[in-house]
Amino acid sequence: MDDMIQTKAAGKTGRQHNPEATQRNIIDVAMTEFARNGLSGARIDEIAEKTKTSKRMIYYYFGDKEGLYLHCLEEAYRVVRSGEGKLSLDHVEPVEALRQLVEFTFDHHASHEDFIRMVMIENIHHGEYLKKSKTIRELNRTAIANLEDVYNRGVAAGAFRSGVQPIDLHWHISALCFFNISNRSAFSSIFDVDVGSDTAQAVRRQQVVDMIMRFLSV
Amino acid sequence: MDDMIQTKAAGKTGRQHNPEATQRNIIDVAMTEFARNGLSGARIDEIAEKTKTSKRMIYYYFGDKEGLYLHCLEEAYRVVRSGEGKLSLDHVEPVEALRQLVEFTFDHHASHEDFIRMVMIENIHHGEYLKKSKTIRELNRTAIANLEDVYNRGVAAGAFRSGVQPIDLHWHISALCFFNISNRSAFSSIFDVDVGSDTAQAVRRQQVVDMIMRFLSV
Amino acid sequence: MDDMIQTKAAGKTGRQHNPEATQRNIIDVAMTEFARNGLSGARIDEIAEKTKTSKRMIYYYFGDKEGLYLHCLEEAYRVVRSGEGKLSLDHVEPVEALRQLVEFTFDHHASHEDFIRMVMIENIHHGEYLKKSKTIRELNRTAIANLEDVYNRGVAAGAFRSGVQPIDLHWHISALCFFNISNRSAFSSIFDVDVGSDTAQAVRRQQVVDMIMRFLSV
Amino acid sequence: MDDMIQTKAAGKTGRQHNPEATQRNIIDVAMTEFARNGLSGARIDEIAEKTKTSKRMIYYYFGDKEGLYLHCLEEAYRVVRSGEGKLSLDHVEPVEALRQLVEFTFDHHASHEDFIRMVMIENIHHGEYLKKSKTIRELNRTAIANLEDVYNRGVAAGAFRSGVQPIDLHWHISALCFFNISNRSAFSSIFDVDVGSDTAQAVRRQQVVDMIMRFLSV
DNA sequence: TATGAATGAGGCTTCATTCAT
DNA sequence: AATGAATGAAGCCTCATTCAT
Repeated sequence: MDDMIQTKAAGKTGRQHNPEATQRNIIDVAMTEFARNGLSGARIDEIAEKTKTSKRMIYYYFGDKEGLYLHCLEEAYRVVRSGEGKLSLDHVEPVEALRQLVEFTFDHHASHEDFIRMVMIENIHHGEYLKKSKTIRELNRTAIANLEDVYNRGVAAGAFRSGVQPIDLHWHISALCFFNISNRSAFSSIFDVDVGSDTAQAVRRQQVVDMIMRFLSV
Repeated sequence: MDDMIQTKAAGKTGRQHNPEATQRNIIDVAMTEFARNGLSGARIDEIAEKTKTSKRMIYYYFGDKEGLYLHCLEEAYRVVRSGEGKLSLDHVEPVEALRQLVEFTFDHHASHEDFIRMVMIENIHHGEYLKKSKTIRELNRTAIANLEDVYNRGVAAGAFRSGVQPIDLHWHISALCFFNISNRSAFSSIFDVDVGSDTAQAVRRQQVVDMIMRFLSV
Repeated sequence: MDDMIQTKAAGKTGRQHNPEATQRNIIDVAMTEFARNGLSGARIDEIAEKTKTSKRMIYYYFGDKEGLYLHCLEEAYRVVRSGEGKLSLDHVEPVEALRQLVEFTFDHHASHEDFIRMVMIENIHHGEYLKKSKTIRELNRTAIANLEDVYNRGVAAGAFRSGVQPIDLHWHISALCFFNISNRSAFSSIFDVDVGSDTAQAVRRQQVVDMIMRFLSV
Repeated sequence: MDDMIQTKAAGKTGRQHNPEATQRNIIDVAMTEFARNGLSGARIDEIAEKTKTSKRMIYYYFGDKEGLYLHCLEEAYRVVRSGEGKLSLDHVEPVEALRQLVEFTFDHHASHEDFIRMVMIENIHHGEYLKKSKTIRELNRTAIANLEDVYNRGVAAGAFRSGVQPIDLHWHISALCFFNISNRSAFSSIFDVDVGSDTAQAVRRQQVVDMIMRFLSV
């Protein structure tokens, strides 16, 4: 309740006395900027300007640019992984479950472009900030559990071939869904086709599901 | 006579009057720096220092930082596409040809990490520099021809199912081979596994080939 | 109290937190440099060095070299026009008033060489910065009012011939007073005479007044 | 005759073997650039590019940028003074002669804007290059002779008042005719009027003549 | 908690000029 | 007489960060 009042009071008035809201606002803005421009490309000044607060607060809460970036990275993973957690496949039969999982992953990536771009940027930086974050590693520890369960049930039911490591399976699904977003610009620029249109995406989605299903079929 | 030779070779020290060598040297160095640090992350000063020539010559030949970057990007595509051109599959039967093509692509990407990173960086920049380059679009115009031929022959022979667009097939092969390099760091950081080891790569390679073959099987 | 004054004045050493003083100091220094060397001839580094503050602050307050130049130009006009405002001729009879006005203009130009030089520089730049400045156009809007009043009163009194546009009259006065400063160097260099000596200036001043009076006499 | 052949051969073909033509071409281009952009504003590279020859030749013939500028300055004076020499007033009666001389000066300045701008630039540089040029001083030595003759004849005929120094008279005529071109941009920018229109110029011309005539009338 | 002023280091780029052929 | 390649010095500007209040 106290919480509600706080939240309400923090709304539109100039001076924020709600640290969490301030931090969240900073992270939101910074995420967009980092995702758009990369770590070295993003400008603290520009981030501060688009914020409801001032530059000083960024340093107050996050120490420096890298600290802010790391927090954005963590937030990106938190949002995405928490979204994934909502997918419940426990009572769905394996083949159908896998299809749903792949479709979900495809859609989920497509609707979280900022996350994709943050990961791209991390890859440019050789994953050095990911390595620093215990938070992120913990977030991912359970990410494969779902998939592993579905796969094992499918193998037991004779629907999937055995011998595939869940992490490899995860890898392939990721590759197809991630690349779909990450390399869209370059692909479009080079081949002069719009790979992002609704119909093109529908075809791609079907193919990706198809590919994974065939990959596991006996 | 010694003199003549010296003169022709332009000497080993002092002023070099070999524009092509100078430009190539600059591009080589710059490519490494851009691939490592991105467009905004790379430093002209550092590039110049690692060069056999001076900072001034970078501007003399390439105008500005973006001009240099664009030339590197073009060079990266030129090298990779010219490497691909050496793969001759005309007289190989379709199934075997496709396997070779996928394996080649997998290996080629793995051995051209700088190219992969340049494309990643371009994607961060929304492909805006690729769009500017007529050269690159021309280089890619024929990139799919090989694949299309193999696929069509396979369909004709009853070895592949019909109805797949060559560009989509290219897309999937690219996704799997590209992601293998581009997302290695993040994957390793997150799951604490070494996805780059020889054995891991051998497995992955086999799986990628397998996946594409199954995707096309009737 | 001494302390209070000190605090208010922000102290003499270390970080000054007196934005107006900082800006004024920069403008003062920059004006001198621009007036002496022109827009492209002036050096930001040199301006900064002669300032109590740093090069960075120039950019903080004025954006870039052109912004600084524009502010100097505006300041030059502000100073000169405000000086002119102090000349009150309302209760002086027209002929005497005109003489005073011309003499004042002659002296005022002579004592504001930096202003003259800034206008010369602007003319070299085709007046493009003047065009940009709303401030300056507003400052000049009332510059002719005084003159117009005197002239009209003189015509009404039968002391001046009618049919001369105030702006043309202003033009001629300006020409004679402006040229006196602006072209002194070239004139001296060419004819090897010192046109700036006190006696030479006294003669010139008398002639200029004479010329304008005769120009308007019936 | 040899000369004629040379001249003819030097025409449009790439390689010029006509030093004088090359130098003239350089001076023509440089004059325009200096007049437009000032000494520090003009770019040797740009001048060279607009030339039929190369940058090296500029240094070959003129030593350095300042040398080139000085030659342009001298050329500007040479052209203008030689134009003035064509005005012959020996057999015209003094009042009419003075009118013609003023009108000619007014028109001559108006049609030699580059000259005006070169003088403006020199004034910005405190006439230091003019001082260096013996050529220019010699060119000007006779510039006042014409005027002096007319004035003296007028005084002798009782048409002009006595007591005016020819150099002062020259000064006033110059002021009015020079300012008409030199300060046109600033005047237009400030007062938002087109002082360069044909009708405006006709009025101004008449007024300038009028002013000088009245100044000398008994 | 919050802010505008201030900073030093370093970034990109341009200039007039010279060299080797 | 002519040229393209090369250069060092110096120019303008931007960055992440900190201070004083």
